Amino acid sequence: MGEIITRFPPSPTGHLHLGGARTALFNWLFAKHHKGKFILRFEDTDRERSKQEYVDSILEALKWLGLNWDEGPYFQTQRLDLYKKFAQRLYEEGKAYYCECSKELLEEKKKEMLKMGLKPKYDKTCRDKNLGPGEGRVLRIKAPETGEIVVEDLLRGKIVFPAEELDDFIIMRSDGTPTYQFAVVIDDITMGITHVIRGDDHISNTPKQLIIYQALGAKPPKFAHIPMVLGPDGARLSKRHGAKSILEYREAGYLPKALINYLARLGWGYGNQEYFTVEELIEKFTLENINLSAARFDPDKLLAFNAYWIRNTDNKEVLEHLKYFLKAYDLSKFSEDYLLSAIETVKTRSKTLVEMAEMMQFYLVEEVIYEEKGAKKFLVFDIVPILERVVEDLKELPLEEKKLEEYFRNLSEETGIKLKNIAQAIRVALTGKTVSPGLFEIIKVLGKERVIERIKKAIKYIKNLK
RNA sequence: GCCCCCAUCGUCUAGUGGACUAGGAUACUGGCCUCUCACGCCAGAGACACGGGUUCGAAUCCCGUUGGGGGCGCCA
Repeated sequence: MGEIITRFPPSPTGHLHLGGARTALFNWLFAKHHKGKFILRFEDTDRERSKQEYVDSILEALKWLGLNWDEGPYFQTQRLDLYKKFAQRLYEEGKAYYCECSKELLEEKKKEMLKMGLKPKYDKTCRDKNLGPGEGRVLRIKAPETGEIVVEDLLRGKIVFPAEELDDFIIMRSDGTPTYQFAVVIDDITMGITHVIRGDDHISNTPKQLIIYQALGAKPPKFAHIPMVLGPDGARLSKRHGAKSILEYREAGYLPKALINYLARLGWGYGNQEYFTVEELIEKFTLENINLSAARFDPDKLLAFNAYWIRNTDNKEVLEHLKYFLKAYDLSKFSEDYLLSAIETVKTRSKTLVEMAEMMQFYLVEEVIYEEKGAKKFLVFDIVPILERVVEDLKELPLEEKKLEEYFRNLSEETGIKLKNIAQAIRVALTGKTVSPGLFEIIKVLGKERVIERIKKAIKYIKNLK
C-alpha cells in the first residue's frame, strides 16, 4: 500500500463541535499512525449557509486541538471548473443527463410516493429525453436500474444496497455548482484520498458515491464509517449539550489534550487503558479497535479526564494554557517560579483551568477579601494571641513544609487550641477562604513577607470588630 | 412508509466459543488519610435487551422480536 491520505471536510455552516472534532481526530490519528497525509477541505458549495466566520472558527478550533493538516485548506467554491469538467465528461459519455423537471413538481411527486408507502425517488421523466444543458436544468447521474451496489466498509464488511433503492440523483445544480455527492467524489479522486473515515450517517450516501466512481471509471477509496456521537440523552447532538463549539471548551478551561483523550475514547478502546497522550494515541490507534455502536457524550467523564490531565501535566505546560485565564492580573509582577509553585498547590484541586485561576486568586492579589462566613467563624477574638505569636515565630522559621507542620502542631498542643481552628484562622487570613490548598504549602509559596503582612491585617481586622 | 446501521453496569468501554464468580474507567455510596477542600488508597452497589436455534459448551455464531440511531434534498 502506498501513502495513506485522509481528509477532514467540514462544511462551514456552523462551528466545529464534538462530533466533527472526533471525525477529524480519527482521520488525523489514522494518517499520523501510518505516517501519511491529512488534508483539510472546506465543503462550502452551499453558498447560502456557508460563512467566513465559521471557516475561521473551525480553523481556530483545529489549531487549538493540535490537529494540524498537511495540505489545504481547500475550498470547493474555488474548484468549480474542475467539477464542471468532470460533469461535462459524464454528460458526453451518456452517463449523466439534463433534467428540466421543476422543484415544485418533484416535491409533489415525492409526497405522493410517500403517501403510497413507497420510497420517494425521482421518476426518471427526463432520463431518455436527450436534453442538452439549459436554463434551470440540472444534471442527473444515470444510475443502474438493476443489480446491487455493495459498500465495502472497513469496520463492518459488505453492506448491500439494491439498485432499486437508489435513483438518478442530481450531481450539478441548475446554477452550475456541484452537489455534495458529486463534489466529494471529484475531490477525493483528485486529492488522492485513500481512506474515507466519516460518521455512519454517511453509510447511505456511499452507494450513491460509488455510482459516480463507477461512471468515472475511478477506483473508490476505502471507507470506514464510525459511529456517531449522541447527546447525553441519546438523541442527536444539539446546541444544549455537545454541539457546543469546541472553542467553548477552551473558554470553559479544558486542556486540548484532555478533550483529545476523551474524544478518542468515545468509540475507540485499547484494552483497559483510559488515559493516553497524543503520542500514545498516534502509536496505538487502529481502525480495528473502533466500536460500532453510537456513543453518548458524557460531560462528567470529560470533566474527569480534564482534571486528570491538569494534575498530570507539567506545571510549565499548565501555565501556558492558564495564562489565558489570568488576563485580569499583571503576571509580570511575579516570577515564573512563583507561579509554577502556586500551580503545584492547586493542580489536584482543579477540574478546569477556570477553577484553577479562581483558586489561585489569593496568590495574585495585593489584598485578600474575606469570605463573610469564614471570617465570622474563624477570625475570632480568642485566636488573636495565637496569630500574634505566629507573626513573631515565623520570622525565625525555615520555610519547609515539615518544619512548619511541626511548629503548628506544637503550638496547638502548647496552647490547647485545636490545630483545625488555628489552621482555619490562618487560612482565612491568607486566602480569604475556608477552602484552599494545604496551609503549609501556601505559606511556603507566599513567602514570609506576604504571610506576615496578611496575618497582621487579620489581627487588625479582628480587633476592629468590637 | 421504505432502506441502512447498531445493541455488555446510568455513561464510555474490555471481551473475538471454554481462562467470566463478566474486567477497567467515570458517576454514585461507605471507609481510610487529614489543617479545609481536593488528590490518593480500600470497599460496595451496578450490565451481557428479549425469544428461538447451532454447539458438549454462547456475552461471543445464526434467525426473529424489541429498542436506539441514521438516510430517503438543486443541505453537507
